[in-house]
Amino acid sequence: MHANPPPAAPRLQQTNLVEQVADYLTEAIIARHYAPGVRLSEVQLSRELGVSRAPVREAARLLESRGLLISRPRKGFYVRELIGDDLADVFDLRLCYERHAFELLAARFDDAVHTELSRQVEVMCELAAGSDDGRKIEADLHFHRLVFEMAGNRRLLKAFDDLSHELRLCMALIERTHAEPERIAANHWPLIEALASGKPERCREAVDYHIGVARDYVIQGLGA
Amino acid sequence: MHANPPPAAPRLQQTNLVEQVADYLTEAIIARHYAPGVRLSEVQLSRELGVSRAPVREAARLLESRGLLISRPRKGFYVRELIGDDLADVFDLRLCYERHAFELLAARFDDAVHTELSRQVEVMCELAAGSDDGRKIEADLHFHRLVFEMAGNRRLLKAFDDLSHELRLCMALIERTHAEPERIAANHWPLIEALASGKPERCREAVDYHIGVARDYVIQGLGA
DNA sequence: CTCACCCAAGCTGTCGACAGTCGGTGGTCG
DNA sequence: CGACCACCGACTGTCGACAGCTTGGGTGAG
Repeated sequence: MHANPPPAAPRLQQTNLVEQVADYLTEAIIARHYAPGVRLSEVQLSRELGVSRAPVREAARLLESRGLLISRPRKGFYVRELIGDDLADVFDLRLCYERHAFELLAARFDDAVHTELSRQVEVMCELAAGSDDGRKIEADLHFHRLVFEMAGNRRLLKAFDDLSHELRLCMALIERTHAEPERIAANHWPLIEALASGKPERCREAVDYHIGVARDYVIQGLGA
Repeated sequence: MHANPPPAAPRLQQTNLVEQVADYLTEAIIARHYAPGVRLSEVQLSRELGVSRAPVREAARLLESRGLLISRPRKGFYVRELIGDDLADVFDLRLCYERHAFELLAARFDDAVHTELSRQVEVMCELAAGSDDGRKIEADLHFHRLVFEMAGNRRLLKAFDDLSHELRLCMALIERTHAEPERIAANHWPLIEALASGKPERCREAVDYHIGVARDYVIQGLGA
């Protein structure tokens, strides 16, 4: 059932079990402790986590809505596997989101936005020297999340948050993540400059290039 | 608890209870049998439907992921109410989706696509004479769903399907739906023509106009 | 009359258990 | 020797029940 022995699964406590189980499962799937395509047994999971099946089922439904699990009736839940055009589709949808967010943000760009985004890129540059790939990915995603936050459309932000789980899954699938972290971090400066220019078409070009690089990197990383 | 007495809630049978409860709740919310903002009691719902609370809870989680319910820990589920910029945000996200779908479809437009879309608009024109507003809305949404289907990005299609539940909620909120159904149906011809032209900017203009009209219609209909 | 506190009712979060079903296994028959 | 069938174990779908929390009303003091 497991690709590796499951990670530390200590007894969860008290209430909010659904959220805790969901967090645990999310982490475990992103960390590939559960291989793509494998079936997750509710009873086994509930035993391992020391909880009943009800919270496990609800957490699994949550993960399903986030695209990390797939349920087949009377069969159970399976870890989402990205096959065929799935990767391209995910990054194409991301492109759709980012284009819109940058267009919105460009229309309301000011010094505060500039400061906020610049600070985050600096954080990324600092992290680039370290060895914690997970943090680099999170910082990268956080930069983009900031853009969506400040773009002003909450529904769009929620859509991006949903997609980000799948993005994490995509990035977790490639072996070496962030091979050239300094360059990747620095690649975010042109996005800020494009925003500052106030020209929509320049934003679009910068976004298309930026997301295209990320997409090609992941798709090539999988050899797909 | 109810705005109106709840609709016919006959005993559901056998398995797939989650899906049945979800369908029932979706219909009931769209039909405004449950007013926006009201709290849905799990026990009361399970009594009315003659099922236990487990399927109700899972169905509610599903509806939450679709934006029709909102859960507050230890408080329960509340019917989503669209307040503030919610309507504008939803339609702005829809614009984001449609722009992308039309751009994708324009690149692979052919006679088959032309035939399929034209047939659907004809269906809409026929329905326009009738009095079933629900069907008109469904036919309208189905036209757009066809565009997403044929655009070729399954993830984008899933995102639109998720959003479509919220769109139905938006349209259900305005009193008079589809005041001029003939004109609204006919308004889809320019979209097909724009696709056929193969010019991305013309597609974008047509989509922006089309979605803008829909947005203004709903937002004005609410007097928001 | 007002306000704070207390209590009870109802609800959510969680649990263990039962029934129906699915997949695999072993045996049997052609 | 291969194919079909019956049995069996495991699992999902569903249910009823219990504990802790939340809420609203009632009561008493100030």
